[in-house]
Amino acid sequence: MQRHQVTIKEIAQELGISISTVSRALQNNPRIGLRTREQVWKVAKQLHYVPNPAAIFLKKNRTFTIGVLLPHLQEEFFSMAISGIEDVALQKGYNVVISQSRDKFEREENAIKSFRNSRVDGVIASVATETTNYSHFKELENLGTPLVFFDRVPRNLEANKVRCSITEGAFEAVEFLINRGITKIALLNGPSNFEVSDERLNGYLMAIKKFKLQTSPSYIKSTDLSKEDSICKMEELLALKVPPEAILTFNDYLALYAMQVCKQKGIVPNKDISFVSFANLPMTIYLDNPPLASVEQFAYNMGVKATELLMSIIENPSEEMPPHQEIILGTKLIIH
Amino acid sequence: MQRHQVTIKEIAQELGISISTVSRALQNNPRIGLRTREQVWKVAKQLHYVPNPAAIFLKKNRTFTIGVLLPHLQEEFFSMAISGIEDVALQKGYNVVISQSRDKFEREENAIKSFRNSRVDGVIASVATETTNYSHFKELENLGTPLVFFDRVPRNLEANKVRCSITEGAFEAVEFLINRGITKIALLNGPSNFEVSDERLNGYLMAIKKFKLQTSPSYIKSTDLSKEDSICKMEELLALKVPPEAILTFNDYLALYAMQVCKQKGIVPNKDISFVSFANLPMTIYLDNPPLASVEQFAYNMGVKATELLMSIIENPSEEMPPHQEIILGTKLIIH
DNA sequence: CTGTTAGCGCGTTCAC
DNA sequence: GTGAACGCGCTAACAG
Repeated sequence: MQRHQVTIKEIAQELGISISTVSRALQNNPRIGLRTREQVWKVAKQLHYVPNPAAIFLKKNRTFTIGVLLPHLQEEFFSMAISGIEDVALQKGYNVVISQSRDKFEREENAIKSFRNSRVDGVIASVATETTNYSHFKELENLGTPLVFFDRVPRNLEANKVRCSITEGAFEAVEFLINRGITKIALLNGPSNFEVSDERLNGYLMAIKKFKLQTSPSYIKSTDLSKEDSICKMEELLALKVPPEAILTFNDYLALYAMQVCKQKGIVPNKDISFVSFANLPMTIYLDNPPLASVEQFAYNMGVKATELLMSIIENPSEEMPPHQEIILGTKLIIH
Repeated sequence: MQRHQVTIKEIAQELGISISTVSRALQNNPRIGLRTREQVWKVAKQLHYVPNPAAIFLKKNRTFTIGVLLPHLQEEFFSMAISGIEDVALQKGYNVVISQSRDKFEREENAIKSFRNSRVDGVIASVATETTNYSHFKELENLGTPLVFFDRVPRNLEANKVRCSITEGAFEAVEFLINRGITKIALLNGPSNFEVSDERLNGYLMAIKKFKLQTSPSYIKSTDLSKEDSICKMEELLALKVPPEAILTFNDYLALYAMQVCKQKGIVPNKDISFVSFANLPMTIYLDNPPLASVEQFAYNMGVKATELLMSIIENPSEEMPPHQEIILGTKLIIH
């Protein structure tokens, strides 16, 4: 197993020159004569020479690999984001290693530890629902590994963040419902430890206030994004004395879970109760009755921006970690 | 950037012993006295020592990384398979680097090249629709990197393969339709360069023959799995003088595309025309009107088996590449 | 313009 | 039981 790999040493022997000459020729160092350089390149091609990244790592202390931690690859939002990440990373010559937390704290910790051990040059992360303690991330950064959070960014934590203007999106979404004459609007939100949940809540409350509608704590539900919890909270909403006429959900999946609850109870979604959601996932195109509208979050673009930010930090020549940055992208309400 | 990492050298200095003693102590070499060993471990913990994988690579010629090449992470089948791959790999101490071909030959070639360059210990691949030339895979194997294909395995290529008994699945699916009294059954298949397409065709033909039904070349369509092509081929089916009463599709997505074509033409799916598909993706639970049945392919399990096979080859102590293996998993028709 | 040499972090003889 | 020294493949500082 594992056949022999060609090294610069062999190229040097083949040509009867020294390895450093080969090394420099391969880097197109102008100090090497054109003829030698061409010969070296020719032999390298012939022998299918490929530089050994481990050796380069030892010298440069760079693996040209970034780690990506996300909850579930199966969520279309994340698989789209990965595409953005991959496109930028590959183009810059970096490999991408992926790990799923499955929304478990322990898996997340292990993934980060594994990234540390394998000496990735940087990490992009979207945190698990279970996570409330961020010391594993802090430690990573303290050890000198640049870290960028995206979408599910932790609240109250100084860090590099790429997220989108959820608050505005939520406001627009509620406004859209109000324009359709709906006044009793509930919010089926995500975990309360996510900043992205707060923002939905804030946008929701801003719109309620601005348009002088009413709401109540019983109209505002947090979920852990699981199917079970979503169904449970939706049932609570339906059991209220004055059930809502419309529901704004944390994402498309929650809307679909909630709509299934409605159907089971003989309530027709988007007729008896209107749904508006976040994410605008491509899968909704397969649905006969998707949410009325969804706040597009441009997952691919978010992946791109997060990676660009990470790259700029990694390639920062200074010794010090640059100050944390926060990039906020726009959203867009897509009406179906 | 990139803070200093602890090495065995520092542990040695700290304790005033030599680095080789530290190295051995860390490997629990019995030749090292128990007291020294314990001290070394203690200091290593304190300093958060983690061995440098690149250095180990140079010695052992192993990266403890596997490359996974697949068409689209957004397809639920593949994101589920990845989970199986990840679970096995992590448990065995391997990292997973992922690359998407997006069904483009060129991207696939580049991904394989990148895997070669980064010296992954092995590769798991599912080939792109565009691919008809497999020399990049062959070259990888010739260079000594173990390779396992899964699901979309190339035809007429000696290789390690993990796939499922599609032929039987297709047979069952057609049988299911026949039992419902349907006789005019068409096949909306995948690319003809996939073995998995052939198998669907074979199972289909076997059932047609066994139950003495009729079919014709115009009932059998190949697609490249894209939305456009699927719609086009479906329209051809509907335009036939004797349109089919039921359609067996390559996967769930194709069924959904085809059902959309029907709806546009006022044909009610699963009433006017019945649909049965492959994959049984979780997303179909969100649909009001999913295919009548779908052949479950156990994606997660396929990922697990592929990784186990790869691991067994990687960890094979012999110098020679072991003979190619083919693992065939069962399928199950799931009725919705 | 090119060769020599040291060293990145680690495992591994070979000595003692 | 422990240490010194070499080498994995490569780059870079130092010679010439």
